[in-house]
Amino acid sequence: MPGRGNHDLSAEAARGGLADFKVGVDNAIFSVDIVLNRLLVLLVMRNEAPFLHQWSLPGTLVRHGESLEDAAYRILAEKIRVRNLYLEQLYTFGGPERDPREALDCYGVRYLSVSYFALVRFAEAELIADGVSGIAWYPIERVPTLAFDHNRILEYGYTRLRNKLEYSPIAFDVLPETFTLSDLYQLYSTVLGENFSDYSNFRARLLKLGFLADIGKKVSRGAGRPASLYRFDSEAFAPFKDKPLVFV
Amino acid sequence: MPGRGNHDLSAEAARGGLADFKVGVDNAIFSVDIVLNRLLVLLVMRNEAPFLHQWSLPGTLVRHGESLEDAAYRILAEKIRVRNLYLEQLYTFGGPERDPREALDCYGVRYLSVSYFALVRFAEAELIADGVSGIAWYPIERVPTLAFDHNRILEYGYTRLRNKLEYSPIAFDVLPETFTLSDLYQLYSTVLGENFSDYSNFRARLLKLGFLADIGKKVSRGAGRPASLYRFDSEAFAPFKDKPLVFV
DNA sequence: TTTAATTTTGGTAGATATGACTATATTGAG
DNA sequence: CTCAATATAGTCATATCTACCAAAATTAAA
Repeated sequence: MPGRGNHDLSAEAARGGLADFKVGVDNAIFSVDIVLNRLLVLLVMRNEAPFLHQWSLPGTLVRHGESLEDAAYRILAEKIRVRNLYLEQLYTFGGPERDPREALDCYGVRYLSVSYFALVRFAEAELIADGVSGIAWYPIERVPTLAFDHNRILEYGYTRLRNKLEYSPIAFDVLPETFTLSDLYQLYSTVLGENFSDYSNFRARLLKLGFLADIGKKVSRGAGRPASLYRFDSEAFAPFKDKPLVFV
Repeated sequence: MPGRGNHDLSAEAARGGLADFKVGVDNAIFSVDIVLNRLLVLLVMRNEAPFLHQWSLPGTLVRHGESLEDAAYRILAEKIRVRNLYLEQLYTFGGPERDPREALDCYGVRYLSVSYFALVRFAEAELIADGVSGIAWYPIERVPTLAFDHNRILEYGYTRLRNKLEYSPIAFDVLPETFTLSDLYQLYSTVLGENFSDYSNFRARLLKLGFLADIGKKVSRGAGRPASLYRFDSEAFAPFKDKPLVFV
């Protein structure tokens, strides 16, 4: 396999040639409305071709000197004001013909999408409707057909969210500093479905693990017995850090 | 922040401008030598700048009309002849300054690496020493300093391999059609370490799951009682397909 | 040929975890 | 005060994990 150094373009072209890429970052941004028990995903309406006026995941093209993660954070910062979040890279979609812009000039530029997955704290997330023709939190089950291959990206992100929630402490990145066990259960059952675990067993299991610290205060929210407030003790969590983590 | 719609290029450039990318695919190709109990990774010696004569993961730049996965398979096919393997996308590394070639022309092209992780059947993997100045299976614990950020990619792939092995049936992609429970245990303990499980318990657990079919034959290899031969029953495995799968 | 070593196989018993379910405590509302 | 709502704290049968142990079937050595 020669080339790829002092390559001359005509020889490259004869073998197919190296593709030039624009690299986009698209974010599957999730949020959980604990009050209404809904899992939400952030969609924006495109205001340019292709897919003009269609809903899509918020995305951007990567700029000079900008890392992929920088770009992912920039998208977030442009769309919502939020202080607490979890973000990680999801997958890279890069087949030819995934973006109709590629067809415009033959053997021209390719578009590649590095997708990121984010979970943000719903209560403090303020949408910025700025320069887009629409922006909205969509309940996951009511997401329409999206631009490009974004439905596929979203599907991938949704799977990751469920898996990640079960096996790593991302929930505590989007819960307030102190929270009740009900809050925690609401979050889990909204994402994973009611039948992932009985509330009582969920409580017992989480408490036994020992990284939820009772801060000694209680809150009363409407009727019922007041709930104890807990905080996530990251030091006590440390032993679990290198636990089961797998990939689809 | 607006933009990315009707953007004019001068304005983009003022804010940094869009980067142009070459996209490379780098493979972390693993193999397990069951006889010598070693986990191996495939390295090639670079025969061009940058990092001339340094070991690296096998990689290539993506060509016109070629999907990322196509490129990953092409790398594999160029380096080893193998019929049975498992391959999946790993992670995309794309920070600026990860490739010294970027520095050559200021604000020029960026190099992005989409990494893939592969596991191949050692017994049938035939290396192709063709057009490279070196190619070798390295025991994972003796890997030297590699070109670019390839040590980091490899580390990432190694983690993925261990997690994936525990929670999905990739082992059966690199075992022969029929195998003994010892073969299976050797594979697991070589990758995960001896102390991941007692042999007897490993046996019991795997057999109870019910997707290992005893084909009724036995093999005797040296001393000791002959072992039963099993095959992986993918139909019986189906119910486990959507089981715990998480991500680092 | 007898004995020992090796390897596969098939367990057991105790601890631990899981899942369905029940009971008690503390509050707000009427 | 009583009741509905909610948080908390269990029980108990069952499944699973873990650390062992012993028999069976073969080869290697004495």
